[in-house]
Amino acid sequence: MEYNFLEIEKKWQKIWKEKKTYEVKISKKPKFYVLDMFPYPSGAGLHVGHPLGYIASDILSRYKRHKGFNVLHPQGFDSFGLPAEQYAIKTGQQPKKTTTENIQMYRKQLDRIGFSFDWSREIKTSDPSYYKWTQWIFNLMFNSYYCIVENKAKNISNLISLFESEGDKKYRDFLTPFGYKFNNHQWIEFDEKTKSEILMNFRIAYLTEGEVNWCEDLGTVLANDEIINGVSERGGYPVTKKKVKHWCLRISKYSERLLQGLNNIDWPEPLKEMQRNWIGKSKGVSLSFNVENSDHKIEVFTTRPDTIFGVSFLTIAPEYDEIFEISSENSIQSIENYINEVSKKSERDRLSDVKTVSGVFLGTYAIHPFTNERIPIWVSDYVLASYGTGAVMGVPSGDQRDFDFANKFEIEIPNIFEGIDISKSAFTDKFGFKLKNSQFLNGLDYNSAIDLIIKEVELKKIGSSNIQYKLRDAIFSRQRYWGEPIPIYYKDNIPYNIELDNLPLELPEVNNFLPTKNGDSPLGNSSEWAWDEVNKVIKPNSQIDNLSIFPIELNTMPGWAGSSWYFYRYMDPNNDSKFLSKEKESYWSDVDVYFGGSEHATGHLLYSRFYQKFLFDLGFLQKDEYSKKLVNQGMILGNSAFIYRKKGTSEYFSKNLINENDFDKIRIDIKYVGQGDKVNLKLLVKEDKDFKNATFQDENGSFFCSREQEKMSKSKFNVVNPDEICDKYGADTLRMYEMFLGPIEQSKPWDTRGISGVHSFLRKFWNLFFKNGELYLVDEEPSKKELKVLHKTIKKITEDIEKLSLNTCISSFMICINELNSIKSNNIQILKKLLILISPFAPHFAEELWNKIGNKESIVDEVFPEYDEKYLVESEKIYPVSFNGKTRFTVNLSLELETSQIEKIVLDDQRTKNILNSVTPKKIIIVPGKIINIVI
RNA sequence: GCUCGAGUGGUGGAAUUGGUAGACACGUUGGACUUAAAAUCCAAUGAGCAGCAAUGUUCGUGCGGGUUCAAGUCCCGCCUCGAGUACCA
Repeated sequence: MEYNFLEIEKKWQKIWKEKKTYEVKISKKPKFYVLDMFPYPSGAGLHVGHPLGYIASDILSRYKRHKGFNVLHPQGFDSFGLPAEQYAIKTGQQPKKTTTENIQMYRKQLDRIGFSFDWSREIKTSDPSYYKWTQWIFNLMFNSYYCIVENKAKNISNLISLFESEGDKKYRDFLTPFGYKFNNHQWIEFDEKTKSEILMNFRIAYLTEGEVNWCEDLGTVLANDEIINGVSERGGYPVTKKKVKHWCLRISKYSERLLQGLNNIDWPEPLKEMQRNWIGKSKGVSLSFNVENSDHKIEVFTTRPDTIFGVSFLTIAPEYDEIFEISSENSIQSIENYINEVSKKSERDRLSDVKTVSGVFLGTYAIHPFTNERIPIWVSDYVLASYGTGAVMGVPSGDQRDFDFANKFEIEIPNIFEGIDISKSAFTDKFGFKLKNSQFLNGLDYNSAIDLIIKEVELKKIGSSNIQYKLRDAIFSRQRYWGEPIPIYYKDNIPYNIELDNLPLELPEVNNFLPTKNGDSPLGNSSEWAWDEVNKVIKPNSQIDNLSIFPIELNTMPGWAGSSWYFYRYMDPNNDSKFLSKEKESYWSDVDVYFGGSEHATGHLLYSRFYQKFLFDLGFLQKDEYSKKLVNQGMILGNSAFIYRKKGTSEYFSKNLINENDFDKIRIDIKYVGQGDKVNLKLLVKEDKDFKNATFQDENGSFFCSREQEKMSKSKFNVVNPDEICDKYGADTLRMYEMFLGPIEQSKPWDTRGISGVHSFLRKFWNLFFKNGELYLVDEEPSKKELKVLHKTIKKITEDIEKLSLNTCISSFMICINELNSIKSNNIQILKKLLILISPFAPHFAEELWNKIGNKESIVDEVFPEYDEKYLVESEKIYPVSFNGKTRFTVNLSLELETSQIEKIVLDDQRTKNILNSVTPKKIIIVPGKIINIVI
């Protein structure tokens, strides 16, 4: 009987589908929820890197099922958003069409690998029945505010009644900067528009106008985490600042809770660290400086109030609100010019230009609160409007940026550090100094100075301790077509919700869905995008009458809107009246293990925690973190090929031999690279435009290329399609091989050479069952040796799966089969249990043999074997005998021997005598069951 | 610059958390089967030195120190690579 994997895999995939083997329901059993980050269907299809995490999660799911858990292991598609839309644009088709096709392709590829996904729970974020609830959550956010008393989100009606009964009392400090002040009577008198404007400052989802990250090539605004190194994460296009009216989510109110929550979840430490850095908490003091001859005050934030006597200037951000009010007449023109210049710079220019110091003097002075000295006020783009108060106190002796700034503009650099040289650079350490020139702080170190100055500042009422976070509110508007419409319409420019009963607000079909350079949303191309407030239906734009028919919001939601809560919908995917029933939530939540890449650390994984906490606050969810444990699978790296062309010539080399700058590095499509990495340039000439006009001197027409490991990607010509592997070796081999490559969380290069080892292991295992093409098994009491092999393997596999050390599982299987092979074991009692053990790894293989040995039912619900310690007990140990820590020989001894007996045996051993050469050992260390060490 | 992670044979990687470093696999070499090749099976395989040989012996987990009977594992100081972040006051 041959191991015909192609036939077997097809057969079992069909049976699983027909028998709904992997569909699950609420039951009496304990639940276990294994979640994968769902893919976005991009059009390039799957490569062998994608399934890595899915295979690991599938093994865990199947294992937990054998262990008696009711396992929820769902899958779906993140089908709204930029990747899906960019693909549609590139191929000139409607996103709806390409998305559907791409999902089908993904599904087909996934199905071939034999995952135990419950596809009856499949969700697609672009499906109206799903995004109905994404829109509903937006509405909740629109209708909520963050209550500073209870420290949680609450329905905004609570705030409204508060204003109605006592005015702005509780929120006065918060509202003053916006220029509002009212008592309860005034509130009631306010018109709709004013009320709306005031409430907008509180809503969790709010409309605002301000500087945003604008990406012209993508035609949309981007959130901070969607920008990497000053360019867009998708496509790498430049990003600039632009003033745009947009929706934001007030995630910043959750900074502290998002930070604290990290302590309660078992997520990888590096990932938590990334989130902590992103949230960026810092403790400091807010201080206000009076502006000379003016009522204005400038509030600065500093983490080093101890250096207050080193202040020699103040700097404000170019976007500072009151900038012109606090400038002198004569400076206004130059300040305007400066602001203009700065806003023209792209994000990338700003980043690459950190060294250049620029700024303009406002022509006015602030008064130092302790010395009453006049301090010049400057504007500079090294101060960020969005962090702290948008103004800093310049302490050139204690901060390198302030130092550079003072140097450039010849501002005084007072030294406040006793005995420290600050002629070359600032002194930024928090230890190793005593203050001088600092009045009452003189002679103090950092800690005592901080304590004293905070006391003084609070006494003088010029400031208070303060905590700042880097985390900004998340920009929620996208000027793109392929996303959830925002369920808002505008009546007199006041935004109103389209309520749950009328959701989903379906994405209209438009002929031209392309993004525009100027930021007009493609939804503006729809001729039917107006809301009939009375009849609650969509109407043609031509009927907008501003009485009952109003324009609908044109922006759509970002890609992460749908992915921030999808793991809940799997629990109750077809519920049309609720996003999730209480019953199903309390059974299935939360996620026991979540598999996904660490690249989502500051995007999806932070937003989803925010959504969780928000929905928790409103009582829709019972936990405030959704996933106990997260596993970051590493990337599988592709093997890219390069050759180098000497600049301006047609000379090609396999390496850049002389100077990197003299060569163009040219990526070669891996398909055209033959054995031994020999490049067939003749083929390349045909296929690659880089080579079209090249002439080659090489007489063979071939070159060797260089190789590099990098992320697998279609654009790098280094992808390997899992289908190829399935064709050649089968899905079970692919599954086991991907696990065998190394630890799940590590990045590792894809190398097909090793795959034959795994494949021949499966064949060896298979062959244990057969002789001359017939089943050939004995059913009798297994030998001691067989039992030992079996139980050793059960123990190792169980422990390693629990640890998610899946690579070592594969090794143990190999060892086990090698041992059974060497003792020619064909005992069905042993092999039967091994089939269950291996079924999470190679499910088709296990099902087939399970069936062949006479079982009618699927193997998936068989109880996972338990090991029995009694078969593992050793009576002897081969002790290593070492001298001064170096092993010289081994001796086989009974484990029952006393230490003194062991010592005697070892010392009497001729080999010991030879080595000791009649020297008396200083000490003999015997660790029973482990080691013998003789110290000479 | 700051934060985090990692450096083990020709390669991917093991090592019960301080106890025989290199499991398992790939690759390579030799052999068996075959007219031949593929497939399969068997053996060897960290490096060096000595020996016909069994074997003996030295060096070996990025580098330099330290703790310990014993260090890939713990401590101190460096180096290299990778990831994240970037004027955050």
